[in-house]
Amino acid sequence: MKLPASTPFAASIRRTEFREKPGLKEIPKTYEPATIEQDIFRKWMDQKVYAAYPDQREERYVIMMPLPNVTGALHMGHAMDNVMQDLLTRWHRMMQHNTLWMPGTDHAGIATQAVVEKRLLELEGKTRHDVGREKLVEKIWEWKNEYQARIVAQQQKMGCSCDWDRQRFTMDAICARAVRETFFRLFRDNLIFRGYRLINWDVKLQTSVSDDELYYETVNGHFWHLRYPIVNPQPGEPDAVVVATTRPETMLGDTAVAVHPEPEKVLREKIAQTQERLAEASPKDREAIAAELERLEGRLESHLPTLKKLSEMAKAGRKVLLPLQNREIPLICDEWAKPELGSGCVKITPAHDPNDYEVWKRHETEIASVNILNPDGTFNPNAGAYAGLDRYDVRKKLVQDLDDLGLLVRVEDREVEVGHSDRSKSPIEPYLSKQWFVRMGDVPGGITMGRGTANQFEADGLAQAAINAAGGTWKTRTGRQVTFHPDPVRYRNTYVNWLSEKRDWCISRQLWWGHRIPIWMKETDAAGAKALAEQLSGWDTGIAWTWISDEKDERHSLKDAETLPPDGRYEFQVCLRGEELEGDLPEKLEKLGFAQDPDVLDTWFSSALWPHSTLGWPDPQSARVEAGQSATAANGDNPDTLSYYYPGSCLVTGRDIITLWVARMVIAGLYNLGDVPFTDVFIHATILDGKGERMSKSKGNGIDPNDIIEQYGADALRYVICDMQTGTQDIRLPVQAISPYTGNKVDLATAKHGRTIFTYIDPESGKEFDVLGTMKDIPAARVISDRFEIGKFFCNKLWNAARFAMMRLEGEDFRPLGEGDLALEDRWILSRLTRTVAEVQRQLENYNPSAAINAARDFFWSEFCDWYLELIKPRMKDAQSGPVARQVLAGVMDYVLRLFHPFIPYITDAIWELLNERAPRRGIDSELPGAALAALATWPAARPEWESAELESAFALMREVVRSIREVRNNYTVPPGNKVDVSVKAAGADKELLTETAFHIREMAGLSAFSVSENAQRPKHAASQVIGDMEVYVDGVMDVEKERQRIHQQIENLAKRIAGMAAKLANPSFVEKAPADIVDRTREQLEDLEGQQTLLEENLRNLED
RNA sequence: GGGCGCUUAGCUCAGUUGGCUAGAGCAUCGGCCUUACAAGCCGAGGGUCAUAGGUUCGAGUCCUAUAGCGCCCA
Repeated sequence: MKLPASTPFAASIRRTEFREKPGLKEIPKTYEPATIEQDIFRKWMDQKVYAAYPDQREERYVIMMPLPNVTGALHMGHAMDNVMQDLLTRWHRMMQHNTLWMPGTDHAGIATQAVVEKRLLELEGKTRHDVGREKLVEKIWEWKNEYQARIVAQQQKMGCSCDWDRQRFTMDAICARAVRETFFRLFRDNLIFRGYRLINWDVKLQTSVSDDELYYETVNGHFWHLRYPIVNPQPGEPDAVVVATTRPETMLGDTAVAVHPEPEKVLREKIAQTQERLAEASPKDREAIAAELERLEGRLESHLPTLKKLSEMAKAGRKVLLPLQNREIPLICDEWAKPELGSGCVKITPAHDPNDYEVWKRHETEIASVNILNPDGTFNPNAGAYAGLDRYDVRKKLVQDLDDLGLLVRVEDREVEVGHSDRSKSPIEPYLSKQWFVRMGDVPGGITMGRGTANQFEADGLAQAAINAAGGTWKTRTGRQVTFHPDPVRYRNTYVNWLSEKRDWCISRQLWWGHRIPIWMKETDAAGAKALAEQLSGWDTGIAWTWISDEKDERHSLKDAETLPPDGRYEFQVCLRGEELEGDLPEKLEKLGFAQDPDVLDTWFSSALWPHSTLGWPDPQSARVEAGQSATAANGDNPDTLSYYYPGSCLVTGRDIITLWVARMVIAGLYNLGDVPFTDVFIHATILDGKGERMSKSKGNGIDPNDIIEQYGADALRYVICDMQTGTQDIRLPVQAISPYTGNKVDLATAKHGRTIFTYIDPESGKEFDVLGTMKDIPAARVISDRFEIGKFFCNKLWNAARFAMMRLEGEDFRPLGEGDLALEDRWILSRLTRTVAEVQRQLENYNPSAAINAARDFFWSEFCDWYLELIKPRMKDAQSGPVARQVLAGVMDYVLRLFHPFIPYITDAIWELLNERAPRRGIDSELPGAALAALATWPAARPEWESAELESAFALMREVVRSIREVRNNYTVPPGNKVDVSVKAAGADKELLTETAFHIREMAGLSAFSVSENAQRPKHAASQVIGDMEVYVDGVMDVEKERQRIHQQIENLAKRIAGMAAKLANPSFVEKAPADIVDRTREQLEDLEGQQTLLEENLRNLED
């Protein structure tokens, strides 16, 4: 791994200021991330803090990075994903678990090929066919290399501590071998098959695209009503049927017209349902439903008689004449035809419509299926006179021709949902073609999962196995199952619902970029099949597995070749196990007339294997890794990576990927290894922009993490990301563009758009800028978010607390401190510290980074900085109490840095280095283990013996008194330099606590005198405050009128609460039914408040004297 | 069309099994350049918890409906 050279600027500051122990007053007053980040990162790299090797440790933690694809650079969503993973990784690494975070990138088949093809066309005006397969793949590799480097650089800037020596790419040899092996096994087990399916055809890219790669757009279209004549109509029969379609050109491929078998029953049912709805409808909806009812009832007369007739005719096997094609096609009965809609009849085009395809499957013996489309979107010879024309030209001409023939009944305007390919943005065509599938459904007799492993088990089918593995009672043989976090129910449902459909997974893609399908095929007749089977019969089935597929996609083994029906056509499918095994077999196959399938596999096929392919599956001993990478094989006593790191621990991802990827990884892991790839799935929030739209670079509302790092620092980025990850809630992150004209921030949620949706008008200059940076003539603007200031502020605070400490620590030594050595405030901060450590741990375990970082923040800022540091200032200069204070200071800093390290690693490691110089030995009661880097330090453990509830309440009281004095000071605008006298009237425990902390109260509230006694009297010119049953008198600041108003206001507030509580207690059912402790507490409170009220009223009276 | 989720202060979000005066950060207002920090310190103001019903002694929290928004699936 090569790192860019450190900048001269950064280097100069560091070397002189931090390395050579300068007078530490020279630590900059503000934290400058740019001056330390590269240096710290280099240290992590040099010391390989990230590197994972199998060893003898039982505790291990494995995260497989959701591989970003190499289509483009990373955005904020990836930043969230990566920061969460680094947080978990660093946390577990500090807990001394053997921790592996496996990084890598995905080849992303269609997406990457599409961007490269697009660029090829834009820059050179060429298509992929012009340059050829080899050349195009070469260009894609260039693209991949460029973007992979960019992605890695981005991740490293964020501070990602993944194992950079194990970085993978889904087309690396190690992954390719796993792909070939998995394909072979699935094929052999008859879980991969080839069949006709209606797929989504991208005419522009000439490939199938999956349902996941579609988006729908509403366009203004038409509804064409076409008339098909009945063949030989008998008297009393209609002479034609009318069908309606939004895609009239598909009629050339019609093979039937359907009518419902029982139109009357359905229509009457619909009417009954509508009557019911009308009865329950709100007044607003009533009118529309009544109209609908009227329409349906009208159809009983207008349509039903004809439909009944047609239904009879269909049952009698009558036909209609398909216009233009002059082909007789059957009238059939099928429930897909809706008697309540349109004419009640529907045309059936099995090869080009998903619903019609289903109809065809039900009537396969009665009707045919005709494909009229060429892969490029023109029509094929089956379209008769229209062959060779583009699909949209066919539509125009055909509509005209039908109109000329008088067969166009009418045309309606209608909004149509048209599916588009996400990759080429062009309308997709449903298209019947032969594709490869993974069988997801249940298989009679079941299937074997993890064959040959210790975890082998039987399942009904692939999808069912993955359903069982998530959160039910079933567990794998190692006792594992998959659970979702932080909400275990919600996303498990998403996962299970999707898998429950058990839809076969289409894995072939008509692309050139990806893993080639390892199948060689040849078609032949029965005699040829017999001969071919003989020639293949001696082949090693462990390397080459053959299925013979007949016209109905039924499979036969080589042995059955003898008995194949003689008049069929047969397709031989030979799968070769893997490049390193197959030798000259491909050549032999080609000599026999076989050709390899030109298609490649769906990207998700290789991604599904990611959690085990990267570890060397199927054989880590012989797995080939790229140059310079860590080996996967066993080493001495230490096991290989696969047996040590599989199954892994946690998958961190966004919810959009649950079905696409998580489910498939579980399936692949169970099938190949008999165990789940991870036990936890952490679903983090999706980041939205200020308008609530999902953030993405391509939308122009995306933020480049690098821009944030430049502006605010990597830790600020990470801090805010952790702070945002609160639960399952999506997060709005309002974004601003930096105007290229003024340099000011422009809020994109409110700014006006320019000529396109990617350009905005700068409100100050009135000029247009571009947030995508792709418009040639319009200046580009960087997109940032000032939300990240929070992180910057925090880092600065941490930096300055460290600065405070460093200015005072110098060669501190360690000696074990007992309770008697510690000052009150020392014991207090340690109590708070141990509670915080426990809380951070708890929240991290709960997958709640926001709660974790805020617990740490509140401790650090509101307790350690605001109180503890202030309290020990006087001791710092004191020869007697100074050393203990400094030792505790260094010890607590040590904890704080370690506690924050997984969240904000750069600054904590930078300060850690300073602390190592100033206080190399540190600890409270025992010496803490040292570490050269915070990244390698031990995660803080809670020390329950440090907890003291009494001390904490003493401090709470003390802080309350200080706060009330400050409030008075502020109220009467007493300048901070002016000291005031305070006396407190308090008794019992309160009096003791205040006496004990009197010194602190004087310091923190700026007092010249402070006294506590049971019978303190309010001095004549003192303002008073009531806290519980204590009274605080601040002398010499009072303004009678102001004080009167203030007390009056307080009495009023109190009166409201007292009234509320008294009413509660006066309610007999509250006293009877509410739990006793609630009632008691309410009573006590009421007494307390009434006491306060009495005191305030007294004070008010005294004022008037 | 089906499913899931969201709506709490000007903004972004917390708010555990229903029970102290609904919290935080940012923003706002007032006062402070106090030798760690003005990216800071000390105070203050600001909420009919989307709306309407219901259950309950008690609802931000549970139930039903409505409105608006988002996501997934068809």
